Parts: sequence; structure tokens; C-alpha cells
Amino acid sequence: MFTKVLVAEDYEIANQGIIRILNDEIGIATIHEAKYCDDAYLKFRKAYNEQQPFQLLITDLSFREDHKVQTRTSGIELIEDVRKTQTDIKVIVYSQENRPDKINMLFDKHKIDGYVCKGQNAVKELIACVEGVYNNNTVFPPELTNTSADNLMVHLDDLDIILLEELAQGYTKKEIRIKLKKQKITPNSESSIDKRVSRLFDDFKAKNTTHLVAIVKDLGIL
Amino acid sequence: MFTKVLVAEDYEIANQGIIRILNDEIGIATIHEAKYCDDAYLKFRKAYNEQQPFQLLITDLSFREDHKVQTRTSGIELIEDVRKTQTDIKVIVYSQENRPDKINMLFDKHKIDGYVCKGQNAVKELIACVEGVYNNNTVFPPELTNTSADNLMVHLDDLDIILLEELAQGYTKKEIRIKLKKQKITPNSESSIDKRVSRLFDDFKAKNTTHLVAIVKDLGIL
DNA sequence: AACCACATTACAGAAATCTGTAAGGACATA
DNA sequence: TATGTCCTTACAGATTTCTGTAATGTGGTT
Repeated sequence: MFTKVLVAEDYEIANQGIIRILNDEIGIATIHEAKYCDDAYLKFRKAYNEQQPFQLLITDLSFREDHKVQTRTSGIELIEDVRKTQTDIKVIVYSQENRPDKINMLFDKHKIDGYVCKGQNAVKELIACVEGVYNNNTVFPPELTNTSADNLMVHLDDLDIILLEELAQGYTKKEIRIKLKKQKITPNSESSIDKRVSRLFDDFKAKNTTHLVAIVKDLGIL
Repeated sequence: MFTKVLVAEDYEIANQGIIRILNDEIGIATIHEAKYCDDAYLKFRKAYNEQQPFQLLITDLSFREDHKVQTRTSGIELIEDVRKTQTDIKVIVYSQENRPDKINMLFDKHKIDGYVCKGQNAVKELIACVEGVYNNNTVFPPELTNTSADNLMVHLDDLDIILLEELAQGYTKKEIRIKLKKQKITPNSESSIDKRVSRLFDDFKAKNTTHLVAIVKDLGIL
């Protein structure tokens, strides 16, 4: 089993929970923790330079920024930076994210070894994931394979989320169009935005924009 | 210090984290955990009936049930049911919720003894909270005391709430007018509704109806 | 090349939103 | 009664929303 693991997770309680699992349930002796991406990277570098590298990185995706200035604001950047230095390190992502395409992207693009979704059964999943990754397997979360139940979920891509957020902030379609153009995000015509939002109406069975925002707020998507 | 504590939290990792803190940092011997509200209540009843009651309940507010978010009162219901049976039990809520009015409501209406906000510094806060509650203090979260100044309240009467709810459900002003007339609620002219909603725009600094609903959803008013 | 499926974009029109102004009613006070 | 304030209501007009249709572009297949 792994003997030296780094845990990057900004929520302290979750951090402690992971450590407890690794320690008590799996029996990993050396576990280091970090509350910030930068901090995690420093600990990783130190261990690497001292010829006692970590064998496994368990990281969250989103880190809240408080007072500390962070050069790495997301777990993805951390993963990329770590992999650049130590290609053979195993990486498990532990995150709230449950959008299949997002999770698949992590496996495809960032070559992570495992993913555990924050949730009710996270302990069992985490244990299985660590063991699977130790045996050189790629461990997908049950949420991803059990698409039967969760397939009812509406597929939302990044643009959908952006539109929902902008609408929730009270911007008009015209303002959103201009914003998208400025950020070079396509499609950005008012017509395409209309089409997108109309599709969201259908997906969420919303009568109008206000209703739509209320629904996604209730679902916790925004 | 407390010797017997019940932890109700559906996220297993967070659950484990809390237990670790209580165990390793505070030195509480007997800690029971529950992933569901009902389960927590059963464990509580059993201990109470066996004359070995819990001295402290640490609970989340929202519990997921079968993948579906049940954001409403489940944690609150647990607190109420527990208090009905054992009035002297101490209650600490550990939740993501950071809306001042919501948290204040817990102290005012449900007489909780402490609140810890899920976050980066939750460990220190949790330890301080448990110790404070043990000393019969009421422990407010730092988030609450810091933002107490900008906690400006807008007075909303019944009609305001009705209008907000109808708008959030996607009804047009015309539909709302007809509904109000049918229920003999005055004022019910479209003009009056316009005026009301415009005043709400000012109160909440909203750009339009969609923005307004998003804001009040975030504030937990709806 | 030809074809098809699909996305983007432009445009148009009916409906709804939002913001004014103005008229009338209710109510209190002098 | 007269006056002023506040609320309700009607109405108007500019803007935005929402839903169509149609033209064009794009990528993949045969």
C-alpha cells in the first residue's frame, strides 16, 4: 500500500476526514495535508527534492480564496504542476463535481487515476479508489458508471452555467451578448443565447427566465 | 468535557472528520455517528431509553435522500424532535449555511447552543464551539458577528412574499393579478403589482425580476 | 462532390416587463 | 370643509423577452 500521501483540501473537516480514513481504515502512515493549492505544491516540491516523494496526491478541485494570495486557484493547476515534476505520482480527485462530462475531462485530459464524489458513500468509495489506484487501475466513480439513475440529470455545459449565472445577476440578453463577445466565447449572438435559454426552459420545464433561475437555485446548480 | 456525543452528518468524509476532531483533539470517548436524520433520531432514542443519553448533538441541516437534495427542514426537525424528548441536550449545528438571518433563526427559534460554518477554519471553530457549549455558553460563528453590521433587514409583508413566490414560479403579472382577484387579495391591479415589485427592486438592489428572485433565493427568503 | 444533420446567426412580431405620469379614493389632521 | 399624504388604479411608451422562420456555415458520411 502507499506509504506517503498528500491531501489537498481546503475544508478542514473534510481534510481531517480523509486523513482519518487513510490512517485508520487503510493504514497509511505518512499523510501530509494542505489547505491551499500553493501550500500543497510547496510540500510536494520539498518532498520531491528531498528524495522522499509522495506516491499519491488526493486533491479537491475548487479552493476558496480568502486572504491568501494564490497563484494556483484550482486543483487542476495543481495536478498539472505536480505531474510536470513527478510523472509517476498517482492522483485522485475528491470533489463535489458530479457532471459526467467534467469528470470525464479529468480522466481524459489530466490523466487522473481516480475520482471520488463527495457524498454519502464517500468513505467506501475512497477506500476502494485508493486500493484500486494502488493496483494501477483507473477508478471511475459509481456516479459515472451508474448513469441510469443520474441520466435524468440535464446536461449542462460551461456556457449554460455562464448564461444562468448572468441571467441570475439580472443582465439582459444584449448585455450578455456583449460580455461573451468581449471574452471571445462563442456562440455569442443574441439569437444563439435565446436558443440556449429556450432549451433550458424545456430541460427544466420553466415558464420563463425568472422561473428558470428559481429552479436552478433550488437545485443548487447556482 | 462531554463524554457521549452524537454526530448527524450525511457526508461520510465530513462525518469522519468531525469524529476525528472530537476524538483526537478534544478527547471525547464515546462518539456515535448517523448518516440520516431518522437514523440519528433512533440512536438518540435508544440511548435515552437506556438511561445513557447523549450530552451533545452535532448535526448538519440539509440531508440528501436518495440522491435528491432535501434542503429543507430535516436537520431542524431532528433538533425539534430531540429537544422534545431531552430538553437539556446541547445542540451544535455544523452546516454550509452562511446566511445571517438563517443562522440567527436557529439560535432564536430553535435555541441551538452553537453553530459552526463548514469552511477552511472549521476545525478551530468546532473545537472552540464544543468547549464553549460545554461551559454553557452560546457560541456564534465568526461569520455572524462580522457581518452583523451589514445585516440590513427589509420588511416584507405577506403580499410581498406572495408576489415573490408567484414570480419565482414563472407567473406573469397578468396571471398574478387574476390569481389575487380570485383570492380577494387587495391590491390586485397590475399597476399595484408593478409598484410593489419595483419597490422590491429598490430594496434588494435588483436589476429586474430574475435578478430579484435570485437574490431572495440566496438570502433564503424563498 | 453531394448530402445530411446540426449549430450559428439574423430577423420579425406578439407578449411581457419596466418606468413613468396622472387621476381618483381612503384617511388623518387642522 | 379643506388640505396633505399615501395607496390604488389606469394608461402610455420604451425596452426586453420569447418564439417563430429562414439563411448560412460546419463537420461528417457516402
